Amino acid sequence: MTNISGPLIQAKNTSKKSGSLMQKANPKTDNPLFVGSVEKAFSVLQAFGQHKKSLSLKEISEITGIGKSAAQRFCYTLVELGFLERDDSSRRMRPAARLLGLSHSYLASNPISSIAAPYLLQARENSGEAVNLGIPMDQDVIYIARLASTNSHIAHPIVGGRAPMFCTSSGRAYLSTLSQDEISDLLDESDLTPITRHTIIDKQEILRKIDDVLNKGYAMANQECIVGELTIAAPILGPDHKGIGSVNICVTRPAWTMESVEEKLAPIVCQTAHNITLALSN
Amino acid sequence: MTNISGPLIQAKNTSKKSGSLMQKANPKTDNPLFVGSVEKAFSVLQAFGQHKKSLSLKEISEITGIGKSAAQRFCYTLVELGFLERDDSSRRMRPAARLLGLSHSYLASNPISSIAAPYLLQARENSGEAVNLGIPMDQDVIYIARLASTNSHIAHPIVGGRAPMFCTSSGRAYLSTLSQDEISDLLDESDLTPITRHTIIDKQEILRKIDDVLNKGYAMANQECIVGELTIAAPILGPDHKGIGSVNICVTRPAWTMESVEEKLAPIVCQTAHNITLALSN
DNA sequence: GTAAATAGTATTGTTATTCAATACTTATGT
DNA sequence: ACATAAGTATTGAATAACAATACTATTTAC
Repeated sequence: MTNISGPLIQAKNTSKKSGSLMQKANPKTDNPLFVGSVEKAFSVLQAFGQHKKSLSLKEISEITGIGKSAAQRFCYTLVELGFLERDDSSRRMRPAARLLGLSHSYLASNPISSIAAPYLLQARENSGEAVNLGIPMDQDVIYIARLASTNSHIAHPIVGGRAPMFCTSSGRAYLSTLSQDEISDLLDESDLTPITRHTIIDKQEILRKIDDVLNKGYAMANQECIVGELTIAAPILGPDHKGIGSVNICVTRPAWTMESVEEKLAPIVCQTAHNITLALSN
Repeated sequence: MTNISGPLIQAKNTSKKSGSLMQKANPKTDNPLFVGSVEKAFSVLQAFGQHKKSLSLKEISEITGIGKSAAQRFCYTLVELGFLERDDSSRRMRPAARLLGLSHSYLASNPISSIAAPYLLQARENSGEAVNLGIPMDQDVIYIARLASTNSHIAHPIVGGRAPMFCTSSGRAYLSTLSQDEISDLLDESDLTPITRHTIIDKQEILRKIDDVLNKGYAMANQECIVGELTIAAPILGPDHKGIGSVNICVTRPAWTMESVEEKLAPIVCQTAHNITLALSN
């Protein structure tokens, strides 16, 4: 009876190369085909990712690193296009509902969430708990489908939420399908700042946990993102046997313990991930 | 036992003033603060809205009305930024998961969906059927929270989906809170093309149905968007008693009839919409 | 299997559009 | 009420975006 129904961590920049727009020689962005204005516009929209609330022009200018004039012009443009809303009294901007249309085009065009849906529903029914489908995105996992636990009457989890890979069961399940080098590189690029006092930040220990996944078939995390939250996850494999995402189930203490999670939920996540893997390969 | 769990109509351009980017004197876009490149970039992303599948460069160029070179540059840019994915073998573009981050910033910043969530869950529990929360967007309703019916084991509805206002219960529930002039104007700007053979397209008849909502407190639609789908909706009011959205419940024939919907579901939608209205005003 | 046609990619010179700076206006807080 | 800070409007300069076009690769037709 709690409102914790999944990893709700907001998309903190979990990459080391953080900060404002990098302006180093970049083969990608130096290409004359690259339109810099577009990058700036999106940097404005993404400024709202980390700082949930609304933002003032000045804050946007500071967060994005684009100047005051630029912030002004891009905010004006985005408001005109309907992707930002401006509160005329406070002059603060906030993301507008039109943004949902963009995510809709992803969800509608990409079969993974619709193919996975019935299996996720089944997993939720079998477990009664919150079930999530996540895919890798940089050093994070991004949740593309989320089901609240059947007895959560408080909140429903939000699609598009992100959590660091290194300290989530979802992330470690996915990582277990990569080569040692790939895992190591990703961890090196991750910001291993602890989120709770249970977050494991020692690279060797993380590697050991990831290695465990290969033996057991599932990954677990004990309150590493949210105090009181226990999660278990299994990887979904692509045609080349590399991970393309993972299924996880989240529960809370003290109703659950790591032992009961392992006993009751491991078979469900593994079966679900396996079913989705098969469904996707057809 | 069907997979129809809500209005899944894709965002057909329901405005009359359709077609490519308008290049008439427009006080909004003529403002020197307006950055045209941003508009073009979003027009590329939105091209995927109506045409679910992936798109080739040429198709994007044609749909958006921006030239071939421009399509090339904006696609390159969007791919680099990670908002589009390019299939190297087919050279076709499709929306990428990173777009979910944008919708997440909306959902996380706007309290409406989280405040409404518990009431929607309750409505779903009481009805067992699919429940949606929609808000107005141009001539459409956009669904910002969706719950599948408890016995839908097939699919889950996608947030961000749109459906025309004039022929949905959600839309007409919302419209009923506007002034006659506002309703009339919106209908005039709507593309009243029938979607099914049950779609009501006569303006007078639509106005009559909207007027009915004022008496009954709820709107209904009989297979106007999807054959076999019956829906009922009630408006959510803002502080000024103007609508800010609506709650609807969708069911399917032949398990349900218009009569049974009215009898069983009207009290639920009305109560839910009322509860959400109250919750938002606090 | 070859040719024709179509789609995608790279390059370039021109100029329109974005740009930062700054002046001006409105809000905020002491 | 004044001072400070934030937001808005304007402008001239020049960069970055632009469309056209040449080039390459891939599909389609025969």
